[in-house]
Amino acid sequence: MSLATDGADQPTLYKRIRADIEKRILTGEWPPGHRIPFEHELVARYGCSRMTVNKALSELAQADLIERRRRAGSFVRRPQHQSAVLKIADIRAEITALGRAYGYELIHRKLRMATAADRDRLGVKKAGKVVAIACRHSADNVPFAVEDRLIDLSSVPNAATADFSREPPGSWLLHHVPWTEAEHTISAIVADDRAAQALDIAVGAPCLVIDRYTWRSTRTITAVRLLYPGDSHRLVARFKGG
Amino acid sequence: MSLATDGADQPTLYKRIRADIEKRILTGEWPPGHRIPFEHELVARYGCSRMTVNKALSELAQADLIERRRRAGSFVRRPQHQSAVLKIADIRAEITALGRAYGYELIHRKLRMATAADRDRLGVKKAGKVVAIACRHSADNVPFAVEDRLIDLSSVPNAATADFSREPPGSWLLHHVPWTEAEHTISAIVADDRAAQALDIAVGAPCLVIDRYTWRSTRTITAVRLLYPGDSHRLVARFKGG
DNA sequence: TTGACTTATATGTCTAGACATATAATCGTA
DNA sequence: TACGATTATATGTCTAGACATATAAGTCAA
Repeated sequence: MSLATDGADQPTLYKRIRADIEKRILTGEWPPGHRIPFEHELVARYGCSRMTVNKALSELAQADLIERRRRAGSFVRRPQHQSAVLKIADIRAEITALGRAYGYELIHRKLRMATAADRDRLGVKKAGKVVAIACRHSADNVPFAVEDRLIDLSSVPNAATADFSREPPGSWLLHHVPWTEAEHTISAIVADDRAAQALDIAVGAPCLVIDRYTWRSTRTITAVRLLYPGDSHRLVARFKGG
Repeated sequence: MSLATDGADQPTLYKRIRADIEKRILTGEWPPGHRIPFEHELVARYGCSRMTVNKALSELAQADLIERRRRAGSFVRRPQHQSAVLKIADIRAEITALGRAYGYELIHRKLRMATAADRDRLGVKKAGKVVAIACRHSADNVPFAVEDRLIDLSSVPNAATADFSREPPGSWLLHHVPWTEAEHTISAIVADDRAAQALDIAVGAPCLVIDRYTWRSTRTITAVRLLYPGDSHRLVARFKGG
């Protein structure tokens, strides 16, 4: 009776523990400051030795996802460096992490057969149904970003019935659909009338545009364009290199 | 006979092992590709158990300083696994990779004692010499980006005599100074008179701004601000996730 | 109430083993 | 010589303990 008595060909145990915790952090289920279970609790939950749990937590600490304090426990860190956009695909979690009040507003939602433009945007060939969503995120009641999203229903059928009037599609997807790869394209534009009104900024003000495509294996899941006020928003990304 | 029988109040053993190896890598004593001692050799050298050595090496692997290969050993990594966004670390390489003709023009170079503003920008306290550089990169004779850079000479003394009229400072640094960490801040602005003229775009056109700070261990190496035409330049970053 | 002392506890580090697994190297064969 | 099978070996993961240490929390006296 050691580790791999279950049928599935899971990754190793400590990686599974790490991934479990990481997921809860990245989805915002365990927000910054949250105390994650003690090592001995995880030992009991996963039925392994303390060293295994310790290895998982140590790696999370090395990655700056959690902070460990003797006698107190381990706590989810505020993602101070990691770019919210580059690592966390959830704006709600991003705003919450900044300690600000998150606001969400669905502007538009439509279920339709993919148009040629939709297929082009998603990078798929076959026609199928898609959900098109426009919404707005705000922090402390100030517009934070507007989102324009397309979800491929052939990859994510459940999205057809999800209630995006209450939950932002990014958060919903993160909770319901595991992704394996994402590509971000960052550019700058000046606000046109529509953008200016949506973000409550002046026409001609600079905006950051982030286009993100997300896949699971080779299937496109979603394509989203996020528009941020460029002078009040910054993407910060910190890397280690050699 | 456990661990702390020596007089000095050293950090823990695995940290010492890790620091020893890290030092040899960062100083270039063990160049990229070099095979570092096998675990059992380090066990013998440090007189500890394999798990202790393994912990040190695992952390170095997690930090991407070394690569571990079963049966073969552990090897110093080449310093260019950059996370996509970092490809802009060398604009010359970026433009060349696009199959376009690279052009470089030194606008300004000055060696001076660090002003208060310089120290602030570099995040250092002590006064020392710096090199301030302004230059322009072009692709197929079209302005591609303007660069405004500060190099800390106390970290990189050689930069004082480097010929930046021929080689772009980014390329020079990449070849001469190993870095351990970099932080990028991306924002959007609209072009003012000066920027518009330098980039040959209209006043009021959107620009991407990338501020990058680079360290080796805790020493600041350089701070650079890059200004790109926002509508013609895009940053692309691709990630793997779960 | 406040400050000093004590205690309980979660993490930090370490050991001396074990078996798993990928793969470089070797050997044998067509 | 070329290729397929075998073997040796370094890393990957894990265990069931141990003692160290920082510190939150509780205790008690001024």
